[in-house]
Amino acid sequence: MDIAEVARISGLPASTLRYYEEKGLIRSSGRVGLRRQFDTATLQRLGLIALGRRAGLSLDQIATMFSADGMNIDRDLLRAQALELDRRIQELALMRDGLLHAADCNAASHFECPKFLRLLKISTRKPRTGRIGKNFKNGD
Amino acid sequence: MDIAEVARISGLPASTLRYYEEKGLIRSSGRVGLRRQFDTATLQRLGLIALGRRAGLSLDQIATMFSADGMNIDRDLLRAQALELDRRIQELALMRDGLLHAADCNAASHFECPKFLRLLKISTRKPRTGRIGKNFKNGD
DNA sequence: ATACGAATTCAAGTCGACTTTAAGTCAAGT
DNA sequence: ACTTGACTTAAAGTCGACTTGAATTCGTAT
Repeated sequence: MDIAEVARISGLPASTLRYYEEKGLIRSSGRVGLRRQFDTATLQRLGLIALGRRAGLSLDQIATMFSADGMNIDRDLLRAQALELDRRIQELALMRDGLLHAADCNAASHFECPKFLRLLKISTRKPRTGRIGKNFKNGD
Repeated sequence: MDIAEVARISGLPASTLRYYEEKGLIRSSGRVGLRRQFDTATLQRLGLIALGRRAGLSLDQIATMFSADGMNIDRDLLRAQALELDRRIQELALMRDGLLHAADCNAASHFECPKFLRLLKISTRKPRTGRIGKNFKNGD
């Protein structure tokens, strides 16, 4: 498969695939002339990368989840990431409820509503270590 | 209150407060010489901004949620954001389950497991309009 | 009145994940 | 053989949210 086909199937631009290769997230199986060739495992790998990205992991974090040998995955790290993600989910749920409450609460100012104030307190707490999701665009 | 005190209480660096003012997210009540003075409402406003940021809104989105007059909030926008956030939560929950499954599934390759493959399909779908959370650091 | 530390402005730098551009290479079709 | 269009590289640019640096201005304590 050449880069164009991987791009077509995965929906990612060729530039991104080259960038991922540069970062060590995928590998080309060889070249025909200068042109990279990929095998189908790359598509699965890209799926996994997409999964990680959507879960809010950075490319570097995803890279460390692939163990050196190729297709295996660091299971402990995976579990840790799932836990981290779960914490984030709990937090977002709180935010969602807070936003909904703020939309419906008919106190003239939200700052008179104890529910809302409690929420503000939570949102003012420093975020935990690490970044959260980044850089998703709509590329339709 | 001068900028140093707002910084101390909110935990935000003065540079960020100036940046927020420049973006129109907060306002200083006046100056003493060159120095900005803030009132306590600013602290609440900063809480609201933190809330929005944690919910994954951009500064621009947050800015539009404050209506022109000052302390009121666009309730429809709030509801819309809550819905968007809820969609994101559903998605993240799926990702979390996927990560956990990937960690525990003992198929040598995850790509033989139908559960996992279904998840990959989902994560490969293009993200919806708009960005998701960004740029949270741990500034302890 | 003078020094000092804190605040100010404006421009430029940073970070991650890409994208874009310019200039060059090459496989394949005619 | 020659053209063409897809591919290549390296470097630079983009975006959002800040941060940093340099030069400057002031309020306050002495």
